[in-house]
Amino acid sequence: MSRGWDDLRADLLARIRAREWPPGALIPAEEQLALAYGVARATVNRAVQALAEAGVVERRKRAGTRVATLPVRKARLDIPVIRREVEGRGQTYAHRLLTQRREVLPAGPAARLGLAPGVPALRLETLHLAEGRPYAYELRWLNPAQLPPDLPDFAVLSANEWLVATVPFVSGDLVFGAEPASRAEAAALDTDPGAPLLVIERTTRGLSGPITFVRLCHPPGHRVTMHL
Amino acid sequence: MSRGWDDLRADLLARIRAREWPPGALIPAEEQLALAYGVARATVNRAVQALAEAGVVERRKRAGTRVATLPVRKARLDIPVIRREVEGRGQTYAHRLLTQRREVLPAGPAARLGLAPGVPALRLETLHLAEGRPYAYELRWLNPAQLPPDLPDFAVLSANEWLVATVPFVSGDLVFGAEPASRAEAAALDTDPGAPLLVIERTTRGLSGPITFVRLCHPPGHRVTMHL
DNA sequence: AAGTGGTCTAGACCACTAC
DNA sequence: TAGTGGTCTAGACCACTTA
Repeated sequence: MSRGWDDLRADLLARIRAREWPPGALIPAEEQLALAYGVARATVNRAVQALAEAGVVERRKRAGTRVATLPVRKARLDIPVIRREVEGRGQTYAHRLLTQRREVLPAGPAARLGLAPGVPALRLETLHLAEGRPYAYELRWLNPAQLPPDLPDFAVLSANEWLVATVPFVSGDLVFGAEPASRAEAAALDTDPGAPLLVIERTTRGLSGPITFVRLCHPPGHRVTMHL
Repeated sequence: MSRGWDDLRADLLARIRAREWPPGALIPAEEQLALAYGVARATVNRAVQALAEAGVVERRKRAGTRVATLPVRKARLDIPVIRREVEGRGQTYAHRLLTQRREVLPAGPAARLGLAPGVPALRLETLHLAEGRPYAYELRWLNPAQLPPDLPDFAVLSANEWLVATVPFVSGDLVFGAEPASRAEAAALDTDPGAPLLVIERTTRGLSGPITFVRLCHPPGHRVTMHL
């Protein structure tokens, strides 16, 4: 019948979809399922845990496992380094370091990083190109306190790539938004001021403090795809 | 304190971050780690599998487990029903069914659904409100072939909510983009034509065919947050 | 050909919590 | 307090893939 926990997961999912156990109902305990399917309980556990992680089912000790009433769909987004992102589309990648300078941290990025406005920071402006055309305009703030003393030449190795290979990160968050292109952004992305840009802001934190805040602006028409 | 495989995972992660095994390097085989930590191999397997799922490590049979050279960060987005999304912000939710009619499927949605343009479809326009103010403007196409014969009153129960509770879905995808508000969208969202909207398009498929295609437009300033 | 990860088993102990 | 899920163990077999 089944040759592994994933088959069992699929079978249980099918029975849930078929309303054999309607939303909110209890499904049999692991031991009973193990008996019914003729497998070990650990195998059932893996299958049901996978369903729980997918949001199909909710588990609580002693209370058992219930079919989720309003299933929360979970989408996963893979965030490769931008070079990989572009190359993955079969396009040639290039980047251009527009500006690099030390500057005091403005209020906005400071808030996102959890730092005080006015502390020294490294500010980088980078343009990412796909097939020679603007792919993303990046404004990045780096927290020098969390970086190694000797920095590379960001004109050669993009900050993006250097960071993931050098600085341990622990947590972070990602914010999607739509904003009108500023004059500078429009110029960099070869579009018109006010044009709708997909803006992705990312904050990254390490064990001992915030590392970097990035704001990526993508030109009109850019899309980010996730799978459910 | 010690909760088993997750502590082992954290410890291995720390050693990877500390460059004990630099990017691209092989980490010890499961059996050796099991010996070194004094646990069963299955426990090591769970820990390392978790690291692999997080993109920290790449596993291949016979080749062993290597520290990822360019770690692909994975972010997860929880997509609740819109009512929950709004209520989760502590705001009151309401929705207004603007239009509902049967119409032939235009080319765009048809392509996204994998259906032929011109087949009959159900078209719904809905406005979602938070605290009485526009939260999202929804344009939805439903594939009647995949729906139960008797439909509810979408003015009462939003299509969103009815679908997740009624029609089994299997897979789908999610696309983020930024687009200028059309005149209709601007009017619905109480903003100006051309204003940058965060657009989220979702396609949902069942076992035997595509179910629905939704286009959600959020007013300027709207943000979607994910955690890494 | 051999070593690796992927998975299963049968049994066990524990933490949690609804009853 | 009893039943549930969470986890661990020691051993085993297998598929895969690289050397």
